[in-house]
Amino acid sequence: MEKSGGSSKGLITMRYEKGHKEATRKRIVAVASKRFREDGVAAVGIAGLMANADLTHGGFYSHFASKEDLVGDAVAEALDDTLGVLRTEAEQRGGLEGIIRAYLRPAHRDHPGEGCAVAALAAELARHPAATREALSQRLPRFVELIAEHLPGSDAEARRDCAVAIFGAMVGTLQLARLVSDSVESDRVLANGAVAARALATGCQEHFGA
Amino acid sequence: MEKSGGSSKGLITMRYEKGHKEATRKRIVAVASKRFREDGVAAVGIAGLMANADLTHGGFYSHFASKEDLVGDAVAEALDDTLGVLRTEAEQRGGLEGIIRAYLRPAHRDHPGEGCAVAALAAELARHPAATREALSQRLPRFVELIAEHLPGSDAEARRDCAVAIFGAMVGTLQLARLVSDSVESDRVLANGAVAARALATGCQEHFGA
DNA sequence: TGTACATCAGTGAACGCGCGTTCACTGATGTAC
DNA sequence: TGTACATCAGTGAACGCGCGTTCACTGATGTAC
Repeated sequence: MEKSGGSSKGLITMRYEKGHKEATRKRIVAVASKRFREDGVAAVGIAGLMANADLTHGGFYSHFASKEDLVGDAVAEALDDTLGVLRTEAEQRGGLEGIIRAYLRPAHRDHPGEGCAVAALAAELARHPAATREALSQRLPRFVELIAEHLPGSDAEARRDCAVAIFGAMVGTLQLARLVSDSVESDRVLANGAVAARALATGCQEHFGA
Repeated sequence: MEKSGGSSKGLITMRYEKGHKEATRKRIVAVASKRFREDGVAAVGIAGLMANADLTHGGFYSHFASKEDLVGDAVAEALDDTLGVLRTEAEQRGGLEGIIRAYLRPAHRDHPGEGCAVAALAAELARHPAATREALSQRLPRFVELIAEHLPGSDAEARRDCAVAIFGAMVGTLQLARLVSDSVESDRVLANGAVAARALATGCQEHFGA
């Protein structure tokens, strides 16, 4: 993939090489995905977003039909990223324990832009159109399944129910930790959430079994 | 407190009776408290808010220094209301069980405007100025204490830690329930959250004790 | 008793601003002849 | 080889709109003389 040079075949010195537009689109989505999680969807404007991607705002609508259209894509990417991270943590570290530590670690609290979109945007997305929420609706079960896979016991339904509760507990705990300004206290909120998640996992069949 | 009549002493036929302005202010705060929880702070404008309170927008700044000023008051009122409701539920019904049922009931999920401001606004408020978050910071410990009061065991610190985890679990569960569009599934999310909260309460000393 | 004035909650026009969105344009390309 | 043209990602001025905020004003009151 030469950057510049001769003009044989014309592809190398093309102003926009093949796949350029798709790459630009992905760059916009990546920037949006981060900024929406950091500042909320409503607080992020198209012009600023495009500037973050080293573009001017006018070109936005050759990539997306509307801001709402971008929101769906950005949320989808954010959730897929988080799912990937959690899956990796579960595989490389100790199963559910890896997920819990990754989700409730102080770095996740401190960098919402790289973190879980559910914790960052749940309440706001609940007020967006159904078409936008679809990106989230499709992926919520994957979070639940990922957790359920690593729960003990033979009753799959109990594992699923327990996984929902654990995920809810982690989401709420992370949000509480972000609201507490004192860092020592906030760390403790995270630690308590982790203890709770482990306790729920251990008692999965006992509490959620039929 | 006559509404109209003679003019002896002049107070009765005053255009604005004593306490009128304070009553108007309270009306604005009450409307804001509800609408912020329903639609988010960013999505609610001053003009619409004042119209909801049967006023025109111009008078807003004789009551509040800024929109941000109102946000603090509205959040404080919302939290105090919710604290009062949960306290009553705990006293009149069965302690923690009353709190869990009140917090995770479908009506709470379906009417965020009358519900917990933490669940409705946590992520958004985390991005507001520290002065605004102060209203929330002061009240979070009261939620924790209220729950801790109704937990079993002699270790007060364990009860506090457990209460934080239970509150986080309830907040996150309510938000997940609001994201799930299918009502049967959403009801199940709430039920699972309640099971989890009870399980955490029962194992309070075991899991959070020193 | 009657007139002039201070008070003050609420009104509504107006302010600058940033939003999402549109559109005529730019300029570097490959293709046609 | 040289000229004319189509393509198209990205540009930037402009659109109407609603935002938070300001301010001169209204009108009903109580008070002063």
